Amino acid sequence: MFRAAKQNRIFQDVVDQIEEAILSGELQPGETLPPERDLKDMFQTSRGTLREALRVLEQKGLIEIKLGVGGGSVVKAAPMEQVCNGLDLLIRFQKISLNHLAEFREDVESSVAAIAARRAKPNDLLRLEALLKEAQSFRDLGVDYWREFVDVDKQIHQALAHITRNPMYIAVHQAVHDNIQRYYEQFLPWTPEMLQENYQDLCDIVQSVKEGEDDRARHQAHRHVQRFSEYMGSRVKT
Amino acid sequence: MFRAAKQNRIFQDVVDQIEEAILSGELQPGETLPPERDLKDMFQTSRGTLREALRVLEQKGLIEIKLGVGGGSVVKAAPMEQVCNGLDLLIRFQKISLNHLAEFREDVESSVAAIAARRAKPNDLLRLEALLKEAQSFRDLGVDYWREFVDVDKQIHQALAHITRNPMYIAVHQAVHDNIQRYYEQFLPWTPEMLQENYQDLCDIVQSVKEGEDDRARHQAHRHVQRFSEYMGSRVKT
DNA sequence: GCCTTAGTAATGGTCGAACCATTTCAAATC
DNA sequence: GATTTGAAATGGTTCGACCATTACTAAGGC
Repeated sequence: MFRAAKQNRIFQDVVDQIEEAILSGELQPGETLPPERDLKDMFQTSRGTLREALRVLEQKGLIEIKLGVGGGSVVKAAPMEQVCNGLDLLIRFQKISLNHLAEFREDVESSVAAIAARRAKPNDLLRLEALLKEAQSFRDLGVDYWREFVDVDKQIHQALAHITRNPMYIAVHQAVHDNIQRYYEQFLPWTPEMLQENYQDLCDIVQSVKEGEDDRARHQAHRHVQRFSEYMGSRVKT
Repeated sequence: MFRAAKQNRIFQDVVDQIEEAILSGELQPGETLPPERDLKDMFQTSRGTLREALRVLEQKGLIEIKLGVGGGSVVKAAPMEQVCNGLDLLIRFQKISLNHLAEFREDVESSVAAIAARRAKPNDLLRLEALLKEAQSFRDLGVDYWREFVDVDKQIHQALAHITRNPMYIAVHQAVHDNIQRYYEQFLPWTPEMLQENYQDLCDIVQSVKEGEDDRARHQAHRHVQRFSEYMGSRVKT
């Protein structure tokens, strides 16, 4: 299954081989690798070195290590969180400010909305309208339910990303959204007016998508996200 | 300096403590951590466990481990590459098609050009014009120098990304560009006409940036990238 | 017969001590 | 003064043992 390891840094060679096996599809997501004690024999290395390699793969988001009987290194579906983690680190390292992230998000959401308007199929529209109805009910319940409202809002944006059928947008959108939402929840004080405004925004966007008006959807999404940024603007340092 | 480690996964606790020390500025970039044999005592753990923690931090891009006397774990400046690595992994893992990537790139480059048009300073314009002059000379040298031309093209796009002063765009742009360029070099047969077309595109974009015409820059960049996609379109499967 | 419980084995997590490989630096030698 | 050589520091690797968690199974009690 694997050839013996070499190089100065043996664990790196092990990482490369397993990564290659995963990326090439030789190892399918969900599959479990042999136990450490067997792997160490296959690679003809020590358990410590092998474990360093597994640690790296785990950090890369390619495998998940589970304890106990039947545990082991399970190949994960998609290393999406790696991008999220990377962004998170950059933000905390203060290499990226919220304003930077918000600006980027404005463009991503705009593009997503525009593409969605061009590609939405009947099924997609049904899904969007169902989510819209949900949002409406949470809006009617008032600010006490702003968490639920925000969650639906997130689902609508996610749905739009999926309508593009472009994994690149889905992934980038999710990474940005997850990282920025954390701050929104922390700082934003919701008012009934904001709830109403945002609900109206979502209605407008969905309407434009329904009518295939890509440019209108683009501008509406841009304004929608920009509104969020402005809410935050007065509360967060540049 | 550090407190003793606990938790189920001790190495994770070590990772968290060191990461916290770095992100809080307690450990400055360039600083060298104590040798493994000392750290292991500080954390009251074994060297193997400590090394697993260092492997994770290294993979996260927070430290760099150097060999030999005076070596050790050096705190790195910025884990920017992590976002690139993450995207890179995602692209290879999810087998994102060239068309998906190209579509995404069209929007990124468009946004970058538009923002650059709004933010470019005199210094930036000088840099762009110098690069443009370089591109012109390689164009005049003919198709034998397409590699050099493509390299300048890349530098111009990178320069535009930097003009946005938004690290998000810089990182995403670089990740996308690196991944897509691999295909271009592999498939594209360059002709003098293409060289000329692309040079003209670049001139137009720079001109728009110079005049602060963000919308025009956006559309020109979009068409520029789209042209590449079309070149590829007849050669790569959807 | 079914549920609970205790035990057992598989598997990752940790430990400690030793040795190897690389690098730096200083002392010895020419 | 330049070169060589060797010692020490430091990360890289190995081995063997033991601990902790988990899933499964068999024993026991109702």
